[in-house]
Amino acid sequence: MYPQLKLDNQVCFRLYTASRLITQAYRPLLEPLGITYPQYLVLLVLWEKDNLLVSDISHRLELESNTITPLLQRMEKEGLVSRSKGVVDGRQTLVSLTKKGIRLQEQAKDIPSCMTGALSHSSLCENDARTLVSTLDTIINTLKSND
Amino acid sequence: MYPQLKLDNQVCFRLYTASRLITQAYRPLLEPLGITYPQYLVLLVLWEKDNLLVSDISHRLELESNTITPLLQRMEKEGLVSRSKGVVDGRQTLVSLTKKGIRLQEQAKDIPSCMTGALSHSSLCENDARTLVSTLDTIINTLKSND
DNA sequence: AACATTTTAATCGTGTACGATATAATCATT
DNA sequence: AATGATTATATCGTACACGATTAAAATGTT
Repeated sequence: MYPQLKLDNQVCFRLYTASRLITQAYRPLLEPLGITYPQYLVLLVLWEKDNLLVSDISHRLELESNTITPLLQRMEKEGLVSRSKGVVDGRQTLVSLTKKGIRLQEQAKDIPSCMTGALSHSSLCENDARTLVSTLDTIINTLKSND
Repeated sequence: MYPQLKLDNQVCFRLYTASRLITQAYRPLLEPLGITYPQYLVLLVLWEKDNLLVSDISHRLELESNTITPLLQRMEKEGLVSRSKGVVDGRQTLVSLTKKGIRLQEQAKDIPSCMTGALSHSSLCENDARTLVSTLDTIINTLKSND
């Protein structure tokens, strides 16, 4: 038996599990808004800066268009965003928030503090969180540049 | 604009992205073995202890049967595991490694060091990794007990 | 201008995730 | 022993992820 193959020695498994459990924890918070976690991420991007190309959202979220396109189509069907062909470059698709999409921001503004609250019930202090963010950024940047 | 809704302030987005990028990084390592990352996790569990119930694997990986069952069915079709009805309790399904499944362990033994190597190209040192593991465990245990 | 090349999205197919539901087998009570 | 409650998996439907391919449009070259 190889010790390096023990599940408990796998950092990656923990990342995978933590990510899944957090997405699950978001569900009850996002359900009242009628959106999923990846859709929430798209809205975060658009709330920061509206009228973006699919490629802009793609770069920001590190997701390919084959993931984002159907996601945006569902959001369009829900009336959260509108999509229009680019005028400068006809291949591009411009994504814009609808009034409904903009209004959702109000309902979402307390979600981050709810999540922080849920996590700080544990002994996860401010300082641990900062270290975590910095370590994750290191990992993300390392793996991003591998393309 | 609410600062708490800025994407860059979201710990959760980083976890989500790091997890996805790591799974992507595993792909070229797992492809020669003909398995996916979740299938690799199931094998890690079975390599540690063979002949487990679906519920055992479920608890170990924090995944529900509705995720694991089809996963195991694909692995069975690939000849990596076999599934049989429990003798003591007919509701249970016993999952066992086939010879092919056992043999894969040999081919997999260098995968962890490959991943560690890829990550240590960044400035992620041994110490950061230990802190990361401990923080993730805190998060996981907090969210697990919320059920 | 005509055409090969590149770029940008969308489409397609497979494999997870996961809530909700169904099925089947055991257990607890009567 | 019969039946209602519980438990262990499996099934179903929806929504991602992502590699591979396609389609359309802009760009570069001759």
